[in-house]
Amino acid sequence: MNRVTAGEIAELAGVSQSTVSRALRGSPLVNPITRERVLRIANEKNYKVNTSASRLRSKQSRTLALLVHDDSDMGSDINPFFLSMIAAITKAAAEKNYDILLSFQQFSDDWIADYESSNKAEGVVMLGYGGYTDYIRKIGMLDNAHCVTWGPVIDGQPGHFVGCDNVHGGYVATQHLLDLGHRQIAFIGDVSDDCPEFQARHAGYRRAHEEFSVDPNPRLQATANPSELGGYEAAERLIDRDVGFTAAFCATDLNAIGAIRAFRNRNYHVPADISVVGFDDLPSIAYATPALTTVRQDTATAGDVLVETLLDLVRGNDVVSRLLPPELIVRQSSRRLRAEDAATSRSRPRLTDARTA
Amino acid sequence: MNRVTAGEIAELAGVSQSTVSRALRGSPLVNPITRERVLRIANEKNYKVNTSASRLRSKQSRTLALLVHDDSDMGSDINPFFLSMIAAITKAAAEKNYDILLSFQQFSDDWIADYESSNKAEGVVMLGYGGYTDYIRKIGMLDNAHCVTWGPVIDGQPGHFVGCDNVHGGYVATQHLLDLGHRQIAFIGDVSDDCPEFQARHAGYRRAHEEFSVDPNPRLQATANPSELGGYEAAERLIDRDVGFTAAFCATDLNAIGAIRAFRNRNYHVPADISVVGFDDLPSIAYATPALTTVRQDTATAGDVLVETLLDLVRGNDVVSRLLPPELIVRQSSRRLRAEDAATSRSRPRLTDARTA
DNA sequence: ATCTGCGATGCATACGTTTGCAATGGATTT
DNA sequence: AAATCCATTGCAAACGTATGCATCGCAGAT
Repeated sequence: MNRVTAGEIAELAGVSQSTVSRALRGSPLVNPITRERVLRIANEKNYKVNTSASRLRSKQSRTLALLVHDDSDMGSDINPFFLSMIAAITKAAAEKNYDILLSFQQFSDDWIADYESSNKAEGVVMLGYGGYTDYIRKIGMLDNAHCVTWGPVIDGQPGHFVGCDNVHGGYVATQHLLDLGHRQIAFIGDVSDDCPEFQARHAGYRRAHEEFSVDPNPRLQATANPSELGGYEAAERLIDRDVGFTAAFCATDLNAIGAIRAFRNRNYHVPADISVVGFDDLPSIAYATPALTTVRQDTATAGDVLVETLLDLVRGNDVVSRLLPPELIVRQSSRRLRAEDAATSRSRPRLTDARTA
Repeated sequence: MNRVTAGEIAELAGVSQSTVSRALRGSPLVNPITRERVLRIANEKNYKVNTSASRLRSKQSRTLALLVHDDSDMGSDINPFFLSMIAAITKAAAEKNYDILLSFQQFSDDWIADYESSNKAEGVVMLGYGGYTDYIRKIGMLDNAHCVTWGPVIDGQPGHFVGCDNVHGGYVATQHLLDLGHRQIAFIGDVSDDCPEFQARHAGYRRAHEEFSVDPNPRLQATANPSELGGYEAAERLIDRDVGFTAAFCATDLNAIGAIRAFRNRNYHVPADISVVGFDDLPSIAYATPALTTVRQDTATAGDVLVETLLDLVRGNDVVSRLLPPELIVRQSSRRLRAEDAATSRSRPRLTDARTA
């Protein structure tokens, strides 16, 4: 396609190829007038630096790899939250003149090393591996590799991570519900060791309770995998336990959507009977019915920080894992507890639907 | 990172660097026994071909660029359908040993040429430019460039396109509703010239009507931009027009979700009062309430065909634009028209909710 | 025994850039 | 006037691979 080389531009400009290279890269060594001429001619001839040659010589690829965990085998869809993250990371990289090499894969030990040693990329951002503790250990062993993972930040954990401050997120969500007068607040989400992120959100849930001197009822905790279906089933179990509750904090927006559907099926209205708070702020969640109160993870800054951190790592700087503060977004799915409900400490179906009468 | 070169492997194996190169690329020129030895040693030493050098010499990048239209400036979210497409394209490329370079950008005339002339990528897949007729013209002018766009396939249109057979999709969706006995079927979606894809879906809608010898009421067509909100507003307008209808075909799943919300607000139940069919089969749409009947675009084969077509183009083969057949997925949002509704030719709110009484 | 052919390998070059070093010339200093 | 310096430029050597061509040895043909 592009047959024109720096040498040809040099000839046209009456300088050496070295000068052309320097002019294009903005070296202070070249005279402004010369630079001007070179740039003009290069532009006229539609010259583009051959990146292969450039990379070979400079040993820099100006490229980052983005590895997105692919669990499509497991039937679960790719979380739509990821699209937002992928876009944010790509844009953040573009701002720093880095390209993004995208890959959907299962984690493999040498994938990261491969990408670096083949000079395809200078580093790797990993997405969607938050729940995989065993993989995290492997990552930790790759100290020499340049790799930053979006996921849970755990003290003393090897490797480099950037993640949402899930404890704080769980805290503000629960605090919000407590502020509204709720005292029986369910928690829907997986708190097993496999999911440190959700454990953290649950920790925030407990911290808020402590601060309000409320003992959370352990029977109000329902395990759910992060999907919509998981939320639906957990909510059903919760209702079946027949422990009263007036609010639910869900570890995921999808969980929340599922839970709301289950509540509605059992004739509990949200937020009239049960207040619900989610987590993630999925793109279209504001248009759900009712619009979901949730905890937003700001993907734009997340992308910035991930790229920034990775580039620091590449440059050989010291890097610390970082937590990003999430933000509570109050919408229509949470509301102040009504007096009568507070009195009975119990939410009951409001039989307002004729079909149930 | 990777200091070991083909030359060093050669030395260890007691052969020349040429032989190492040939052995690794599976050339028939090298003796199987030698190849074996070279491969073993290369593996031991964790040798990886330096792609920069390889690309420079061979003039092939084994990389495709994926340009996703970024309209985040316009406030609209990136369609979640795209995530599925991005994943599909990336996987399809990976199967053919191609890497994907991802970019979210506004369209720019020279972006494509840039990527090729800089040897960053051998071709470009474009996503999300379906609605941009003016850009399509520009693309057409880039005959020399290797570029395939996911979008509307229009007869005689310059450039190379792969898209869903929207006419057929609109047809099967509408046929399904007609089969169920519906005769007043609304169409929600943008039929302006800006959106050839939605025009095509509308054309399928009309063709189905013709086949059933039904005249579609033009007042049952409501323009909506592709978002959830667009569907909501269009549905409201539709109801306000006070023309009876018992079903709605929405140009987009998001439109459908919005429309269902609007219907529910006005106390029309889906599917009891109004059947709704969407388009796209978004990942989580099966879990909506009610589960949406929709037209699925199979992203996996779409990705395959896009990559296949682009690689054909790169190889210099003749390429034709291709249409992919969509598939009707029947779920809970569509149902057979009840006799009384058919009689009145009119859907009325069923006042089953006590609060509205 | 000489020749031909072929399978297997090595030699050497080119891909287009970046960059350390040397060179040039004019200006400033001593 | 000689010496020094600085700004600007050119020279030439890499970077690590792929590949056309030459080479070599051996088997089969004549």
